[in-house]
Amino acid sequence: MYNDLIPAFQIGGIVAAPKGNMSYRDIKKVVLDRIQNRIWGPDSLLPGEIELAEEFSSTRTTVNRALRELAEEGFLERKRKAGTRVLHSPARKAQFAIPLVRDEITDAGATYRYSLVKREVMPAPSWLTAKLALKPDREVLHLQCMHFADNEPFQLEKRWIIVESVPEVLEADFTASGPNDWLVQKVPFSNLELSFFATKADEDTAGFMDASVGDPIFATQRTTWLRGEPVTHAVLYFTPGYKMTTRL
Amino acid sequence: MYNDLIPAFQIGGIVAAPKGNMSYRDIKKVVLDRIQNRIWGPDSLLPGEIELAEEFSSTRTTVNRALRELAEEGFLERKRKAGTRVLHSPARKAQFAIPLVRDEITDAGATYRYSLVKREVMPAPSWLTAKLALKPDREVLHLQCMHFADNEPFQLEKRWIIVESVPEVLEADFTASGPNDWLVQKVPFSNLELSFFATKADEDTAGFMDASVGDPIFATQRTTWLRGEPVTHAVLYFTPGYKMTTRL
DNA sequence: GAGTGGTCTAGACCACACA
DNA sequence: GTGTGGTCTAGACCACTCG
Repeated sequence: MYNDLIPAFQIGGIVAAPKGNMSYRDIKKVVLDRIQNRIWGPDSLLPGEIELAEEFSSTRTTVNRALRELAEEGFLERKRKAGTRVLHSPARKAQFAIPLVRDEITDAGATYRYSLVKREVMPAPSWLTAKLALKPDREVLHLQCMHFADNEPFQLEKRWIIVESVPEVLEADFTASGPNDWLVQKVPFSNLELSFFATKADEDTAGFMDASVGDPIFATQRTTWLRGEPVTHAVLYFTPGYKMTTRL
Repeated sequence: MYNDLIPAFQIGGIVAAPKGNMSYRDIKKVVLDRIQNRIWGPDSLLPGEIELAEEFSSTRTTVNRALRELAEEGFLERKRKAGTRVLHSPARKAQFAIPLVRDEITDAGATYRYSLVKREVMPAPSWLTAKLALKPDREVLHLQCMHFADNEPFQLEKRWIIVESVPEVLEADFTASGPNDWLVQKVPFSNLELSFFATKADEDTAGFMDASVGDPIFATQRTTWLRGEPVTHAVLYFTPGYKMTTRL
């Protein structure tokens, strides 16, 4: 039954170490299989690295890498002196790439088109001042942009850029390409907060997207800081029916 | 300006390598800072590992670990023979933990309460048969559960479990604790697909949540396989206003 | 073919956490 | 104190991929 999983190391349904030397990948596979088959059940303590190195006729360095990666992936918990334990509920971690919209669209084989909807220099709205803990009366550049996939509306972007943090932004031309492109080029980012939520299309949004007022809209929100200073805040509204998916 | 970032290695605004030996963490910091300050700009080629090891008076092994991790984090691209390049657009990756609902609630300091709403053994609905590529006429256990935080509705869970894949599930008692707990205990998972999307509350959902019909609802969908066999499919509807957040 | 990263080895010292 | 993982070193061979 498990033969397709780890063919080489499978002996009568029990995971056995092969005779030859094993790579850290091999060791990961064997250890993971033992966890999944409850040979090392939840909360149980694994043998020490030295002992495992002997069993796998490998070195501690190699075993260490295997176990370290399994811990990073959320299967194990490692503590000095206490040893390595199997996590009770595998605290798996989902990983998402955060692509540029353009990449997301072209990677899907569609044609990308960009359009600047609105550009406005204004004092920071109070909610933004509060959210980013800005000093009062900061100036921001507010932009609204549409991103199209094969000429269908794909994403509406509402962005606020703190002028004080990147004064050059006032000179930038956003009619041909979006602020994200510019920011990626110009500002080395250092810190990011990312949120996902659902909202409903208001009249304005519905007008831009191919949507009716009240339609549920999947949206993400990104706030970026550079060395502690807030740089930009963006809300991205996706076309109705958009689904973000990942496998692991 | 950058002094608070890497105080020890900062000399007049230019990143310099210190005299003593550096850990792989130190090397990561220096390399990342050089990327962010465009000393090594987008698409540029980094020196080879040996050269860097000399600069940092370290070894290739240590430099290798630093660069490998920066590549995993989406800053660099590494190829044999071609060398190490700075990625043009930092393909940053967002990581989310995938906690059990209970943990999510108790970690937030709230009291968790569970309630089984519906339990039904039924033939697999056709959409599920199609989605999971089931053989025709499989039997599934369908469950609906509510998860409360401080007695406020937090999440509505609709789950389908393929009986053939885990026959014992028919004997399990889900009145006191949820199917997720049981599955985590019982079934070593091997493969997972995770989706996020927005939907709107129908009458049924609105009745369970503290919501009005038509309210936007943030939802996630999880499908789990065990060694290629579909085990369970779940859709989790969050209370209106729920926002999933991560920092990096 | 040749250069780069990928990985393994054998050994050492260190840092933390538990008793 | 003492045992475990965390990390570094110095050297070696291998594998991929570019020219």
